[in-house]
Amino acid sequence: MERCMTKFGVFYPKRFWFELFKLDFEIYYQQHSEYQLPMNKHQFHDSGIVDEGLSDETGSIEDDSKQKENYSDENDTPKKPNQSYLEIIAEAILKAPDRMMQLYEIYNYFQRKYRYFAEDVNKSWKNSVRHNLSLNDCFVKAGRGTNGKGHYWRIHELAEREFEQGRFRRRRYRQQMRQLQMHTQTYDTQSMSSFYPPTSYYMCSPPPSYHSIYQTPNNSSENHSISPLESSTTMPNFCMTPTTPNSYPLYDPYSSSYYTTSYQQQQHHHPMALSYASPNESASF
DNA sequence: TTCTGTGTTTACTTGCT
DNA sequence: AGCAAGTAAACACAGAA
Repeated sequence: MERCMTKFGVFYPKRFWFELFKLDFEIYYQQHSEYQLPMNKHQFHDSGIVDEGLSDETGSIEDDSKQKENYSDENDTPKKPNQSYLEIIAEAILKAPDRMMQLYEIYNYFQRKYRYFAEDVNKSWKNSVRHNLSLNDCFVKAGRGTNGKGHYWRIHELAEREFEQGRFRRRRYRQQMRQLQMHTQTYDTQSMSSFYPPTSYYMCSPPPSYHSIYQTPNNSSENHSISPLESSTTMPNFCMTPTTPNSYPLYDPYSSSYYTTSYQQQQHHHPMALSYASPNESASF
């Protein structure tokens, strides 16, 4: 008999999960009708997870034989996934049609993919997700969400390339720079060069479909003419991006100019102020 | 005003090299 | 020892109720 068991001993038919998640995705794609293609492309398993890329790994909702291997004890408590938070977040965002996701969508992805997260009652993992988004410079904000809560998150272009190649690394340039700034009064750009990526990396602009989908009502007048190609090849490393729906100042952690600007702005303040200056705040002139 | 979700940061622990 | 990753917690902010 096909069924799923939670750690509370409650049985749910697999069909329940299938319908639940299918509905979730259907609502999403109905709201974004241009993504009917991906909807058809990503076939749902009876397990209730999207076919493409959603591996039936630890704790995911899957067939009974596999489940037995993925439970750590006789209470059928899901094992913690082997994938790191960073990997799962990156995977989720890369699978999104526009390669952008809001926090709640990322949560949903975690819960869809791993039973461990779906059944974790204390929700501490959500804190970890937020922590990872904030801490890792590979995740950048891409404008306010349409529901008024939070931002869209996307992956930095440079990191995106690495992720696509299966290289997931944590980047904490911000913190490292801040620590260095706290401990050194003299600022020597040359000595910081090891923190900087090649200057040829730019912020990528949102995909062409971005405006039609995510444009917010109060910024409809902001119609920008920079094409994706143009922006991706000519935009400076650090800019008030004209390509996001509400001109959200894109923060480029990979850009040397970010740190230069940030430091120049902040060096007039008390050094302790650095520890609470977020990149975006620093970027807002 | 309060509540809730979100975002940022720090401190600490654990495991690996 | 140093680093990466995970966890916990505090705090601030924005929007909704």
